[in-house]
This record gives sequence, C-alpha cells and structure tokens, in this order.
Amino acid sequence: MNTFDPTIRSQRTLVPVDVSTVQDRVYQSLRLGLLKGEFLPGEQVSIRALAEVFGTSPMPVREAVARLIAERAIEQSGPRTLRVAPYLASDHENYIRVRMQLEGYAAERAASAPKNPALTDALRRHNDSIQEALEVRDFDAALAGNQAFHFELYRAGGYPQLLDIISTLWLRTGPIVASARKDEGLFYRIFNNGVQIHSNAIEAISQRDRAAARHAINLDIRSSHLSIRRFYQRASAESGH
Amino acid sequence: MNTFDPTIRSQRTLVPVDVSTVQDRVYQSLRLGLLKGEFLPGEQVSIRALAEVFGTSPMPVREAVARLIAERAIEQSGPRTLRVAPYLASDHENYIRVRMQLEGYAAERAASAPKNPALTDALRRHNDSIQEALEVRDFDAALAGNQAFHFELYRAGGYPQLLDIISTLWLRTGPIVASARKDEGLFYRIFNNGVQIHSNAIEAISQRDRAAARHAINLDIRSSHLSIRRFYQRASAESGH
DNA sequence: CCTTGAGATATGTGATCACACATCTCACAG
DNA sequence: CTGTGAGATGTGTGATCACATATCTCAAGG
Repeated sequence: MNTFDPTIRSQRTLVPVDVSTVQDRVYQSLRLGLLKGEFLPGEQVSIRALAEVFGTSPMPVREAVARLIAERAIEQSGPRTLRVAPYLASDHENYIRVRMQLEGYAAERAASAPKNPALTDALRRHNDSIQEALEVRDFDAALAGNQAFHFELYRAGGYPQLLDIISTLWLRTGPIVASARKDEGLFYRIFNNGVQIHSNAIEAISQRDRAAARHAINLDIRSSHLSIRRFYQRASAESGH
Repeated sequence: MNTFDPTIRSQRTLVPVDVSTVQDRVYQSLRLGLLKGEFLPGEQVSIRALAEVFGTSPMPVREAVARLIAERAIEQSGPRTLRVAPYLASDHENYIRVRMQLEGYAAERAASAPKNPALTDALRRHNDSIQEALEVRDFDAALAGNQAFHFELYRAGGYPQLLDIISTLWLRTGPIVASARKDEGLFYRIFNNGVQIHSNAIEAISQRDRAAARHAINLDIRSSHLSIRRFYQRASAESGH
C-alpha cells in the first residue's frame, strides 16, 4: 500500500510545521511579557538570564532584545547594562500626546466605517470582561481585557500599519500602566472609570459619531495617564524621605 | 610635578573617547544609507556581504539588521532571505496617511510655538539648498535638503518622541521616495513643487497659523505621494509587456 | 564601626564555527 | 535545442568561545 496515495489524502492529519525561528518566539514572548506587566519599568534584564529561562542559548535572545531596543521598549542604561524603559514623567507625557493623536485617529476611522454589529458586540464583550475581572480583583485579566478592547477597536478603524505603530507605543507604556497594579485601589479606579468611558466609545461608534469616538478614546488615555502620574509622584515622594 | 594637578586642568585637550559599539555605527550607517536612497525598495541584502563592506564580522551587522527589521525597514521575504521593504501601493498609501497625521500634528505644534526667527531662517536656508541642488541636478543634495527641512520643522514643534516615530516612518518610505531619482524629470517636478509648498509652510509658521502649517505639510506629503504612485504604476506597466 | 581595595562574578560585545537549506551553475541525457 | 539533476555556492540561524570591564563581595586596615 502506497501511503502517499493522493486518493486517501483526506485521511491525513498533517498540519503545516512551525517554521518560525527561535528568536521570533523569544521576541513574541518578551513582547507579551512586557504588555502583561511581567517586567517593571526600569527593571534590569540580562541576556544570559533570559536565555536560561527560555532554555536557549543567548544568541536568539540577543536578536530579540536588539529588536526591542529599536522599539524603545528596552534601553541600554550603561556600557554593558540593559533595562526595561523606566518611567520618566516628561517622556511619558509626550508618548501620551502621540497616543492621543494616533489612537484618536484610529477611533475616528472605526466610527466612520459602515455599521458593524459584530464589532460593537465584540467591544461590548471585551468591556464586560474587564468589568467582571475587576469584580473578582483579577488584574491580569482586566489588563488583558483592556488591551483586547483597544486593539479590537483600532484594528477595525485602522489599517495594519497604524495598528503596528500603536502597538509599539503600547509596548513602551505597557510596563508603566501595568505597574499601577501595585496600588490596587488606584488600579481599580482607573479601569472602573475606563469601563464607563469604553461604553461611551461603543455608543459613539454604533452611531457613527466620529468626534465622540475620538473624544472618548482620548479621555480614556488621558484620565488613566493622570492617575498614573499621581501614582508615581506619590511613590517618589514616599521614597524621598 | 603632579600631572593631575587640578589647577592646570584647563590646559588639557582630552576629549571623551568614543564608547559607541560597532553594531551602533553599523546601524547608523545602514539607516543613513536607507534614507539617502542607497538601497532600492525590494533589494535583497546579505549580512555577510554588508559585513565585508563595513570590514567587520557578520555579528554586529546581524544585530543592526535585527533592529531595522523591528522598524520594518528591512523584512524577511523568505526562510533565509532579507530584503529592503518593497513598494506596495496599498501599504504605502497607509503609511502616507499616518505620516499626514503625525507630521501635520508636528507642524501644528511648530506653528503654535512662540515666534522663532532662528527657526524660520534655518527652514529658509534648507529650502534654498533644495532649490540650488535642483538647478544643478544634484539629486542627492536635494533629497538631503528636503529631509533637513522637514526634520528641522518637526524638531521645533515636536518632542523627541514624536520625532523618533516620524523618523522610523521616513525610514520605511525613504527608499521609495529616493527611487524616484530614476526618473529625473519626475524627481525634479516633485521637489520643485515641494519648494513652493515649503515656502507656504514657512510663511504659515512665521504667522503662527497652525491650520495653514498643517495644510502645507500635508499637501507636500500627499502631492509627492501621488507622483510616486504614478511613477510606480508606469514602471509596472512597462515591465508588464 | 567605617572605609578601602583586591578578588570574584556577571555583563554585553564581537568573532568563529556548524548546520540546514534555498538557489544557482552547468554538464549530460533526451 | 531543451529539460533535468547533481554538485557548488551562499544564506540566515544558533551555539560557543574570548575579551574587556562594570559591579559586587568581603576581608583587612584604619
């Protein structure tokens, strides 16, 4: 019997093999870790240590880190030292301004597209998941839900290139937002407030109101930014005495 | 005599040594080459070949290329092949839209800043250099002058983070714009038109007219984009028969 | 108890080697 | 003249080693 007989090919369960490289998988893993807040702003990272965690040689990690350096998610803080981008008040404020421009624009685009019930349903689902996560104090899930909501929205309105740029901005501000988990009350208020604002955004999109959509997203970004800035001001004041 | 006597320190001519790494210099060199149009869109690149040109081992080039891949200036077109990002009509159109958002915003910011004669002088100087370069058909110089004009403007209005993002967008569209040199007539018209628009932008900034500044920059971006799109349409039509 | 300095440790950087594999070259058979 | 296939060449990828040096440890001296 010829096992390669094409007439029985439908019986096969062969699936495309994974051709991705090790460095790609390391890169994606680090990226996700940064977005999930598994790294603190300013935290020092070591190529060899990461390689051990991933069970690879340092080589693929070096390449992945080189990419993250280009995206300003990791920076060289000294001659031979790497760290996650730290929180710097003025820098972060600037990133927030750029995010408002780009994400507001993406929201506008999503709102001006033809009505899409599947989109608004998905957005509502993501928003509900944030709410539910907050109630059981599952902050990881709340963070993930928030990210899913925003990216669903931007994917709808934006072209891939816009989404791509926004995602690198999230990569830079991700560890900073995630670090607010250290103050559970603050974190709860930020995202509880966000849920309300997201509802407004969904409403604006379902009504194809571009200005309202942009306004809602910008409010979401700015208000969480202000809370986080206060958080860091208080943190630095406490460590100052 | 104590050579470290601080009272004679002013006699020293010591200067900070260059602590940059090889991979940094390779990265900057490749970046500049891409912006100057020394690579064609879609052109295949080889790590080993570049290493030979730079006179280094392949190692630093690998890291530099990894960064450029993260910036989408270089892409992996196959299992073991790298190339400069090629021209794709729809992708390029999307980048142009994002550029209009960001660079228009930066122009607005520059126009709303306090009057700055040094800035308008510098802009005028850059614009004149484009004009002069066009007259002697020095297209490299025209390209450099155009880049200097835009970046001077964005540096004035934008914060470093905004400039940074814009520069990565130029990195992606750079080889495409530069490739228009192959049609000298087209290239001349694009930049001659640009000089006029730049004058309008300078006027808008000196009058602190935000809307006019944004409009001028957006017109500059869009009109050169349309010309380049026609150029590629014609090129693909010619190669098609 | 505090300061200092030498040794140990850990770091990124660069070079070199091994490997799997895609592509190209070119002689040979049809 | 055309198509084919084997060998040669070149590719990115990953691992390993060597090196200079920043940082940390901890004991000796003040």
